[in-house]
Amino acid sequence: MLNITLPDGSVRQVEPGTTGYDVAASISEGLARNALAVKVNGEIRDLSRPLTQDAALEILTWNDAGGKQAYWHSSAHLMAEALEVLYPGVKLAIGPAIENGFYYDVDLGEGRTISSDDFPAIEKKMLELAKNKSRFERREVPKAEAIAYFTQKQDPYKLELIDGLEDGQITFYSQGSFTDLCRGPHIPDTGPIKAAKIMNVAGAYWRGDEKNKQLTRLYGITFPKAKDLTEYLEKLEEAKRRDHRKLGKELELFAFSEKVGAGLPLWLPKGTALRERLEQFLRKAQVKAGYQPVVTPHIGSKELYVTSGHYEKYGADSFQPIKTPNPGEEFFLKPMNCPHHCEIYRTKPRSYRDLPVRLAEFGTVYRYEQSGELHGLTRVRGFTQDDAHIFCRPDQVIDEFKKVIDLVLYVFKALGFSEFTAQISLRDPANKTKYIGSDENWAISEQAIIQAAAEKGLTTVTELGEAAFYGPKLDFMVRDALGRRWQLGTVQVDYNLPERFDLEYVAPTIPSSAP
RNA sequence: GCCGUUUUAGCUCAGUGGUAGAGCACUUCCUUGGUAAGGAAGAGGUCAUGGGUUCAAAUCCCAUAAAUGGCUCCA
Repeated sequence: MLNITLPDGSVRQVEPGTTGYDVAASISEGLARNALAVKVNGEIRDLSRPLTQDAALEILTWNDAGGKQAYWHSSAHLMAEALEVLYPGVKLAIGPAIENGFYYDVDLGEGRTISSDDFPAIEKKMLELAKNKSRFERREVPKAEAIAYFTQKQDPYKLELIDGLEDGQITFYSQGSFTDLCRGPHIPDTGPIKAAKIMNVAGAYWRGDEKNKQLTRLYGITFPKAKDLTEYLEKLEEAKRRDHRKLGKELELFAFSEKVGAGLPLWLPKGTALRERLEQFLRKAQVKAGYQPVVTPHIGSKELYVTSGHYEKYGADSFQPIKTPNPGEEFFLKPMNCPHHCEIYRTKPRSYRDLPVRLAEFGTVYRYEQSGELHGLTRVRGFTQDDAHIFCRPDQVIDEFKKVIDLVLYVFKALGFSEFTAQISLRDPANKTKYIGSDENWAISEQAIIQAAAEKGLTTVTELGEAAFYGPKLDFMVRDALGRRWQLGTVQVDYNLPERFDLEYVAPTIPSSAP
């Protein structure tokens, strides 16, 4: 007999081979009816998978994130099935569940496109197929057979995926006449999918690499009740009404002009009043926290950025230098304030007693963001950072870092940002060439951030490969009205700039707090 | 930068080959003691820009720009 521990702590004894569904049914008929998947020792699985050992078990329904995940992932398969019917020969890449719904990346083949006019037909076909209540059948497949299947189906994307999988780890899922390479898990059958909406279509690179072929990504969402879909769509409409771009125009806060240039906002009188009020509030908080306000120019000589390393990293992809009547003299619009602040630090000898030196500036910076990236006021080519640099001794790093976290949290609270994610952004250990600086300093910096965040009791997520090229960060991510995530604050540790700028007293450290 | 979509009056949009339309806003006048009030008249548009096809283009084609949904990027 197996011991199955339920979320309430009770333990049930079941025969090996009992499925998650059996357990749900033994608890209540309603639970069995609503069960979508099961979580076994933290891993989400099909309800139909037999239990083989003692486990902590949780029945997942629509009310669980994991249940929705299985449901939407299954919906992605359903959409793929509909696409195969409507667009014969379509090649499928990947189709995961996402926060709100799912998507599937597909290759329609030369000359074929999908537009929003085609959505209703796809939705209709999905619901039609869902009504069959086709079971999602899981099957373990030997690698050779998997290759044979997709070779016959002429699906290069699945073959590439299989190539990266180990024999014995490959599973297929089938529902109706549709079979897909898939790790799962899935809901028992397509029956619970009662409402479907294709949300939009967009391009997406195969495997997220812009050198690869661009596929068609179809976003969709499904619900167990038609009413849920209606409510979801209403919520989206409501969010659109709160979009800062719409409000900015209606309330006359800011505007853009093609003549001024893309991504270069014009602050209108009302917006400026708002902005100045915010600056006053922030400045007050900074002064109280021991920061000294400074002001630096909007441009800096090329030398400055060669020294900082930004020229090498971004020089070619950013605004190009400003020339002067003096041959060879070049200035850059400043893309960040750090180098300027380093030079302020250098203006006089610093005693260890002077540290930490905290410099703060509302520094306007200019970055040549890719044209496709511009977005309202959240991604622009000219913007003002609430930026500060702290020059401190190694033994002060953790403490200073914690103080910056306090300041960020204070500001977030005052401004009503109650929902945010603290993200520890570390370097990608598999791709060290993207970064500068020694392994040792990276290790120290990363450890400092992890420790400081832990000591402040922050709930964090850790992302590899999200660090800046010169150092790890603690990023504060917030959501806009449309649910999109943006980095609003960032605290960074940088051992490189002090070395590059020969800053003395002892190797200082620079965290920075950006907008 | 890449893929898709969009760009018509101040705003939100309709108009799909034959000399520009609506609602709101605006101007003037009238009505009305009341908080998105009613009526009348009126002004406002190189239909993003530049080419092309055509007897004729807002409408079809190409290029450019900007916006937008994603992707990639984000010092």
